[in-house]
Amino acid sequence: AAAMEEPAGAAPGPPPAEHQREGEGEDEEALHVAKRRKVLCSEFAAVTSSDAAVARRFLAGSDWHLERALNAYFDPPRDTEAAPGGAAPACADTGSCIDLTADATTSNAGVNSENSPQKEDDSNFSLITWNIDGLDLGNLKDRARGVCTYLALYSPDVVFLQEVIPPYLPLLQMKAGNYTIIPGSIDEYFTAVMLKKSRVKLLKHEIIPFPTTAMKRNLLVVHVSISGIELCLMTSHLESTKNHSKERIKQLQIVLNEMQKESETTTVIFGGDTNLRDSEVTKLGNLPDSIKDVWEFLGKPQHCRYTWDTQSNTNLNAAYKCKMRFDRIYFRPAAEGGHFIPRSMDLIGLEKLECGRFPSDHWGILCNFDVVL
Amino acid sequence: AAAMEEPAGAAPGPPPAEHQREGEGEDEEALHVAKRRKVLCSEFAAVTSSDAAVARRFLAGSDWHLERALNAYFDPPRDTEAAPGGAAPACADTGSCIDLTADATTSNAGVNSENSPQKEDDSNFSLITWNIDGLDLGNLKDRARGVCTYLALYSPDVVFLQEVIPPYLPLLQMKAGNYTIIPGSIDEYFTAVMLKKSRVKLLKHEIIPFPTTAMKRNLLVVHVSISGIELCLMTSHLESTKNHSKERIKQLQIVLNEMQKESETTTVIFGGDTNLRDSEVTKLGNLPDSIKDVWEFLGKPQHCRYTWDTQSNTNLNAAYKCKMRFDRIYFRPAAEGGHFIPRSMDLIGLEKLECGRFPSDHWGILCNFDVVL
DNA sequence: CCGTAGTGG
DNA sequence: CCCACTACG
Ligand SMILES: [Mg+2]
Ligand SMILES: [Mg+2]
Repeated sequence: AAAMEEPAGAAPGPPPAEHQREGEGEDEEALHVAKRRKVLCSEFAAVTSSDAAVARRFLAGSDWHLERALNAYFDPPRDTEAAPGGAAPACADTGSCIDLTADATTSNAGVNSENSPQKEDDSNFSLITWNIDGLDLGNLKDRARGVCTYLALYSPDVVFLQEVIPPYLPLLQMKAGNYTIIPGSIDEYFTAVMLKKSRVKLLKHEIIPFPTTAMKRNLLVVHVSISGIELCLMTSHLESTKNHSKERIKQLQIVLNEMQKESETTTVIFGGDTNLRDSEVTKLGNLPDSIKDVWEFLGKPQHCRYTWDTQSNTNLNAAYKCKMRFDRIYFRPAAEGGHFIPRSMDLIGLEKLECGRFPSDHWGILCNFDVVL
Repeated sequence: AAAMEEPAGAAPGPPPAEHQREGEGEDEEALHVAKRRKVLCSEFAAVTSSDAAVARRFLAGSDWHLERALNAYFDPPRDTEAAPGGAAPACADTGSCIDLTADATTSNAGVNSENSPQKEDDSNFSLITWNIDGLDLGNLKDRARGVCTYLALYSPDVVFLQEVIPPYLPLLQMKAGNYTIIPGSIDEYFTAVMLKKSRVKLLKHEIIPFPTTAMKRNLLVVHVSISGIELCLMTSHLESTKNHSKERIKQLQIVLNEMQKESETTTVIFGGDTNLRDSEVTKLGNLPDSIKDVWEFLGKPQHCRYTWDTQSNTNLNAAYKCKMRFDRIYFRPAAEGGHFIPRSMDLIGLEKLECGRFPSDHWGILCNFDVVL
């Protein structure tokens, strides 16, 4: 019943406006209902390409629940709950033949987000990285649709996903058909890079193994060009849990080495679920001078510090309270000077879905860069 | 059946002679039976203040089991196993009213160890530190008597114990009445310092809390004078297990700070179960210049490197194999120059008792210092 | 996917 | 009281 209503407590909704460098304080915590609704309207309008009046009508008719309003807008009314394509396959045991697309609404492929709050021009580059927790099969279809709603809302140029599972891919293809999807593997769970077809051109990609991973982790490297500028994109899901600190540090070292190995003429952007504790970065001798942690570069903005928070995010049903900055973005500027300069960072996925759960146990990170020629 | 017989495998018996600085090699592993028996005789004679003939008679009559021979010498023959003071209290549930003294043999209080292998004069200072594993109630009475036998055998000037439990104290008082006992606490399990009444004079003692311990650990500090020289003694049982590394390092820092805070005119000796891994000492920045790890100071003698060894010591019934140097002795010399200089270090408690178990899962450390005026 | 406790090897 | 694993809050 509390789904997608006015945010309560420490979990603010999608950022009403892009956060700039720190210094504006914590005022977002005190947003008034009216401003909040205006934001919801603009988000709705962005996804649906409708105007403010339509947005307000659907939202008001859905008790100002964004996801419910979007469903009402996109889903044709039906008589029953039966899926149009027949019953869903009944083989949930292995998880290998889960059909997340069953009972799907109309495809959002090609949805245009001209009215998105994102800047959408050659001077901006936007990136989302998100561990979407595909290993948790609970409400996964609903949660995946929630992820896709956020992708449509922000329409980032590039998306890094972690913990994708095979049945997630067709759903992404259906709901985010305007992206080229490059998975880092096909087994169990893996990362994926998504490139907005209209703007990002795939040049090549490679997979760097982590030789001693016990969790089948690797580094996915994708070379692209955007507005004629070459860019090297990397994502990974470094070895999980505190206990695997040593392996995780080894993997981080591989990532940093790979970032430094790239041609100096290319900007390199890594984003992913690093599972890092700051002490581990220290132990490795800190980041090399050429590589910056974008969150630190932006002045450690507190509103997007913790990307995993069992207090604000109830997906794990955790009786304990713990928050960590697991998800991080690193960038190594091209030597010739700033083609891409980090400008803002925000968390996404902060809204509970109608099913009562968040899209993932991790928040996503939305990061904007200035592109200067 | 194999109790206290000729030592087999990697667990040599009590050191036949004090080990000096490293360099004499591993020849003790190849001791012949005859030499071994001679050593047992001298040990027996030391504890019982008897001569070689008596020693040989009791030892031969006990299949050369030292503990059995000592029991035969000290225990008056009895008709039954019934305790002289009546049945032992029947309240084993809480562990709080265990009577370790029930069925005890005659008191060894005042046993004089003039013939001990230890040097016993003003130019020597001897110290034992030992985690006696009071938390393991299995055969605890037998094991505690075994500990007391070793104390009587070596008659050290000072003893540091860890994992003492309340019912252990009366047994110590009975079997080692020639020592003043200073416990570090009275609850659950704790450390204790024992001072040989005939030589060591207690000046004062204090207990330094570890503010964030989750295991009720603290630092017990005892100021004494010996042969007219002031000495500061410290013992502790630092936070256990690998997981509690961070807390353990904090505690070690407190110990080192306390050692350095003592008057420069005083020698400070710390001994205890540190649970340390070398990497943790490194992490803290290594020991300050003024404080030496006695084992390192003596040239890292391999025969007394590992004080906890699940292979040689079967008390834990461990299916795994692991050895660690948990028990350590630190000393900070008085600034005016060496009143006390570490001379030798040996392990004790290496013999299986008749009950088939060792006195503790830890070996004890016997350390001798030269006293120079 | 936190920290702690408990188990078995 | 090692490590790896599970269960629980
Ligand atoms: Mg996860
Ligand atoms: Mg112990």
